[in-house]
Amino acid sequence: MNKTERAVAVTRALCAEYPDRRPLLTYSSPFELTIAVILSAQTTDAQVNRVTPELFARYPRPSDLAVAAPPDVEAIVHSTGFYRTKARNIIAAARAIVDRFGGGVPRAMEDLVTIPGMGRKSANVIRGVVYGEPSVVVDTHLTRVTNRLGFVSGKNPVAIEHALRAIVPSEMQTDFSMGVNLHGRACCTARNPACDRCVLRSLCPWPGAQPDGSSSE
DNA sequence: ATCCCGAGGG
DNA sequence: CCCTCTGGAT
Repeated sequence: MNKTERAVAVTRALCAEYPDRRPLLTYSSPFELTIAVILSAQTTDAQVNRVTPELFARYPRPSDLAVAAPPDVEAIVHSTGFYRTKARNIIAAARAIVDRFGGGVPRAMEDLVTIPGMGRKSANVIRGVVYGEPSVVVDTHLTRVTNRLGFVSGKNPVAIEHALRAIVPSEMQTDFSMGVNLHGRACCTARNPACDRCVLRSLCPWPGAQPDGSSSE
């Protein structure tokens, strides 16, 4: 099996293993999703979902959030962590959407990345979820899991994204990313990975996954 | 007590 | 490249 065949098999196995995975969050507009993605850094979806109803009730449109008072926004997003940074970022993001992108969320990576609080990872989520484009979302989980699977080596996010775009068929890239992310949390953890009950075991060259099971990174 | 589903800045 | 920003999860 070459890498592409293995990636296809991995994607299928992970889709079966995590059938209830969802493209994250159910927000009605690109604006809301953009703000939710910015808030998602270093927190759980549950925390984000807890604060967004109030946030969007009070600031329904980008032009509303753009002129919000930072302390008010801080109070709402408090439980998501990094709350001062995030409050400042989402207000500035709303302003950028209004001032520079005509009130809409841009599609191009180089534009998305200029929005405050939007790094490459979040931008790829937007491109996948809002615009339905093949999306390789590189985060710490995907980096670790794809290294172990032998699809990539190293931690450079841009290099990983490009390598995976060449390996994973484009129509599978979004499922691949979501599945790998979930698997990195649930099974292929940084410490004490559960190779003994891993559905990818037969597809994985990493030592811990082998029958003789030598461990460590 | 320790780790962490990122991003920005020095 | 390394540090910081925070609260929640484990």
